[in-house]
Amino acid sequence: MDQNKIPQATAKRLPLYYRFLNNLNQQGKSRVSSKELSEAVKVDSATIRRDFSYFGALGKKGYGYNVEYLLEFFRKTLDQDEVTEVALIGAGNLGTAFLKYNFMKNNNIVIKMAFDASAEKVGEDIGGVPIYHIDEMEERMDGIQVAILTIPAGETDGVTERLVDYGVTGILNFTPARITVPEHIRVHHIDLAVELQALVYFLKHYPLENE
Amino acid sequence: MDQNKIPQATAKRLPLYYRFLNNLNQQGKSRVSSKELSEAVKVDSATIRRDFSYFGALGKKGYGYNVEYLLEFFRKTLDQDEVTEVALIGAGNLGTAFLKYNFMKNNNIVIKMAFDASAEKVGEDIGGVPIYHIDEMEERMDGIQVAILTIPAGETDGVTERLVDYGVTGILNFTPARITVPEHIRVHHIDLAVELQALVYFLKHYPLENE
DNA sequence: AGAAAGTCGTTACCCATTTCACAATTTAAT
DNA sequence: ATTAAATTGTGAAATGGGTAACGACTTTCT
Repeated sequence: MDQNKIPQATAKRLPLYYRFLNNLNQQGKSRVSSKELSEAVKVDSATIRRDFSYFGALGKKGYGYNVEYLLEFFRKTLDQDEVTEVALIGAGNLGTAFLKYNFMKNNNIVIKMAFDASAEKVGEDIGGVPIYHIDEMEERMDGIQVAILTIPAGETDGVTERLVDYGVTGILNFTPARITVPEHIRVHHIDLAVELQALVYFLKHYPLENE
Repeated sequence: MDQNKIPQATAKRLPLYYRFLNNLNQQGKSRVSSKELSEAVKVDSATIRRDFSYFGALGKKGYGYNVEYLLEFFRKTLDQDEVTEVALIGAGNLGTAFLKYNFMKNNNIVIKMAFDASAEKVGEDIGGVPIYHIDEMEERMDGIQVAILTIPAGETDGVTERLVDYGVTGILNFTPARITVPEHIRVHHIDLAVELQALVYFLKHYPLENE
């Protein structure tokens, strides 16, 4: 709310930095330079310094950055003290992959519940997350603001409409459908087919460059 | 090879356009305007016209675009007549989601084989794709240039090195690790935790805007 | 036929992001 | 104590992408 000047491109890299700093810390490293960081996360070192500088002068000239200090700073900045609860809609293979991933450790996010239309799955418990029938979605959501959409393409529009009516503020959409939502709801699309085809296209047309 | 001036941002949208045009065609629509297209794929109509214009004047003023013509044109441009074969490494939940997805219909890409380290999975057949043991990777790959990496984080570096030595030219990396490869190999990263955390971060810090 | 409406392709501008390059500062070495 | 090496933070320039607006042309309407 108060860091409104941070570029979106920077914000997208923060989780990456955070995770890597965590690794360093666990390895016992107490100091790191933008150059080292750059090699590890594959982001230009000037970009890293610029990214950090939006938060103030976090480093020391001639020295680099103190890992622990940086971690502590980002932990606060990324609102890591407050756990974010999300719901997963669609417990197929892709959904199950999410359920088994532990977002708590580095991201302080937890998938609180999942919904599915298949009677076999309802009642199950994958990765410690209970699965309810999708008909119970609205009554069970109980204040959750974010949904991960991993359902078949055909059901997308109907479910989206229900999520909007219910009142989510963010949707991570893994279906190929481009969903329509009111302006105040944020949607991020991740389209596996598009990602794969884009890679193939780049290989054929830009054979030697890097992204 | 010859379309080297096409911006990467445009190239990433092409698969999206292509898929939607296919839908239109199947619905029997023979004509479409950039405005209609815009509403369906959620891309500004001026951007669409600009994107198309990189390939020449494909439309007609006052009329719009001929769906069939556009499809035929993109089919050639996206090299859709030549099937691209890819290999999938890691047949866990995420990998299985890929195996069950049919990339042939819209993308002319086929997952030819999968590899996994688990003895139970080897010999199985998911979505018509055979699963081999990962030790047989190099001997089985047989000319395949593109790999989808859906293995646990810990195994990433070792497998990547083997893929590089074998000679892939492109990797779609779903592991959280940022892999190191020679410059001539293209890697696209899709990091589920980063995507989720970025969405959450945006919701908290940029509550009303759109991406 | 003539007028009105629709739509493209493109020019000109805008904005966000990346990167270069260097002064300032600190650390490390001799 | 001096010098050399390392490294940040940032001003300025470069890159890349998006969009408003409009002339030109086509279609549709009356």
